[in-house]
Amino acid sequence: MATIYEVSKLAGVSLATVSRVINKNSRVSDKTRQKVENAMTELGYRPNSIAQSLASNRSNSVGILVSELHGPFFGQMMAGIEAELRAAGKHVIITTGHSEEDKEKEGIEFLISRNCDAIILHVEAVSDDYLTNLCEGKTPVYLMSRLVEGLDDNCISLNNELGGFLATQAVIEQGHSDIAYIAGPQFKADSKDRLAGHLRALAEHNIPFNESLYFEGDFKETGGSDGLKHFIANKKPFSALVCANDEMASGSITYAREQGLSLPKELSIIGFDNIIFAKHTYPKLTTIDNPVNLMGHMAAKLVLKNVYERKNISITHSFEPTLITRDSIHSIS
Amino acid sequence: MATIYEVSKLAGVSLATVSRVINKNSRVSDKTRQKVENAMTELGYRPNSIAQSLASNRSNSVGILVSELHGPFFGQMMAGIEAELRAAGKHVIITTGHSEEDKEKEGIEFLISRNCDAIILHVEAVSDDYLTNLCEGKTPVYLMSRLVEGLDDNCISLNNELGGFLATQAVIEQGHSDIAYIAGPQFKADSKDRLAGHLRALAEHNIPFNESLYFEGDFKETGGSDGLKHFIANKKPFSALVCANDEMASGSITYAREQGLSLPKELSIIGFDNIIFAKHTYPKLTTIDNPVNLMGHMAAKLVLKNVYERKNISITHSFEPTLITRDSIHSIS
DNA sequence: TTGTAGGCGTTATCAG
DNA sequence: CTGATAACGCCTACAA
Repeated sequence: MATIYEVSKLAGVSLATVSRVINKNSRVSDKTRQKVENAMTELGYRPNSIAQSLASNRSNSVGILVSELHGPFFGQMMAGIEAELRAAGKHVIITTGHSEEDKEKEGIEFLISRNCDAIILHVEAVSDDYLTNLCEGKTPVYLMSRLVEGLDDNCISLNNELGGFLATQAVIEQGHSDIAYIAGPQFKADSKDRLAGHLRALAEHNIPFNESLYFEGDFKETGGSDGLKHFIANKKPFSALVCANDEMASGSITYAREQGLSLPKELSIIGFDNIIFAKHTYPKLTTIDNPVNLMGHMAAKLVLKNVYERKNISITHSFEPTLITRDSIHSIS
Repeated sequence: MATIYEVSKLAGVSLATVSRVINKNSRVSDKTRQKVENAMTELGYRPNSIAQSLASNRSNSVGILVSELHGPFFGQMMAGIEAELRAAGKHVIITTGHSEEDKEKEGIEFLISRNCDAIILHVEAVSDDYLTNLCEGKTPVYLMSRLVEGLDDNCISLNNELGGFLATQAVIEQGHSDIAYIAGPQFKADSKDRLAGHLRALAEHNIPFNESLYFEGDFKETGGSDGLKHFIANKKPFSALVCANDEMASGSITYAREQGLSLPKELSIIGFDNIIFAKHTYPKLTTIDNPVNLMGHMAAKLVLKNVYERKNISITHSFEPTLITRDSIHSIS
């Protein structure tokens, strides 16, 4: 591979000048610029990004930590981030935390040791204190789908409480009052907030919360089936089921059908996230839209603005969920 | 951040010695090793990976190009690759090609210019010739889910022809002989091979191929619904529908239901890939398992073995699909 | 086993 | 506007 040195020799200029035309910032006369550019194409020169990084103390890479690489939720998120960053010539280094504290920390260490210019995290197991402390470090840290007090400017989050409220309200408005709820793991902030929204909707409609219609799931299909099984075993009647995410809703739909329930007539179900498959369940799942893809774009814009000093980018830190009405809620007016 | 120089000073040894203990290869006496390690922890030293890369001409990063970051298929694939590589201390740089020739080429250029030690590609639009030529280059190239003649050693592929055969055979064995087929985009090698398998199954059972029961879809839900709509409009009767992937199968299930068909009684459907959601459609989708996650692991092992010179790794280049029987095929014996 | 010194390919700070 | 030249932090013969 040709180096900057060979280019400078062929063009008959100094290293510094070549560097200048590469980086387009400082002024170079048109004539010399031409000479240099000709030399570059002639040699098929391509800057060595590693050397650039070392000298400039910029790796032009941003680290991303997600819980899982698979799964519709993270896919959308990564797609948003990558598209935005890639267009800016930055690249993404992706790793996983599997929602476990140790692995999340290890992943973060890994990204930092990789000299990322910034890291975007979707962490669930790690504490707020840890994150606050992490933000003191040299590497800028941005948080997805999580709002940590005092770090507001580094967070891109969804109003999960509102989403939780909307979901339960949607079901109440169709006449339901015996409402079961399958929550996500309560160590996750999202899950807690969604539950809080559920409780508020209940309260605002004077429906008492019933412990036996509550189940903590795992955000996966199994959580949905286990939860529904639990409720059915409980014998306490209910006509609607609110799930804290679509995967669990899907799991409970499958299980409900295995139990011979006719959906949505005998059981109304609502999910959360609006993952791509939600419109292909049967009945089509009514759910709460979670604009993760947009949020991914926004997180990327945030680092573009703060870390790479792009101007004229306006940032939205908080996103609002919306109700997506499909066929899985039965009206019992 | 502390540098190797400061460590060497604190430990009272030379730069070279510190470097040696970092890289664990060449021999260092236990005593000096201790001194150095103490100094490192005392300073909280962490090697600068950029500088290491520049000096050693190794970036310890491998580039991955997938069509999309979202989607169950690529998720599983990336998860496999990342898990394996991460465990080896390597990191992955991920970018997308969107199944378009220009974007795929651009993505590849991007990864190469990032000094990846190797790249793992899942490309669909780019030609075999281009790939053959690419492999002449300095950066080692590995191909996922694609078999290019002459590049066999760099490919990890699925026997798609067999898969296509298995799918159609499964349906034939249940007594079907009027079989519609929704193919994937025929510029993709996978799609072609799956179709070839379908044709072979038909031929082996003396079922003539009927042009009006063939439709080329897009591998997405819309392909499934569009295809089924097309067949229904055609009026040519059929009792089974073979889809070249699960997304299309899912789309056609949804559309079938919208048309009031009772599944699987009035229409048997089989998919391909066994994506995670396949078991949550209704009826549960019978499909062909595509071990992408395993294949991802294997691709990573291949680069570990060839590029990072790990020994004792045995490689399987070709994977076999298997039939996953669920509930979407009705027997009309 | 350990140390010395040159180099990896750029950027950046000075002069000129 | 252009050219020397010193970093950047580490690796690796080559010597000792």
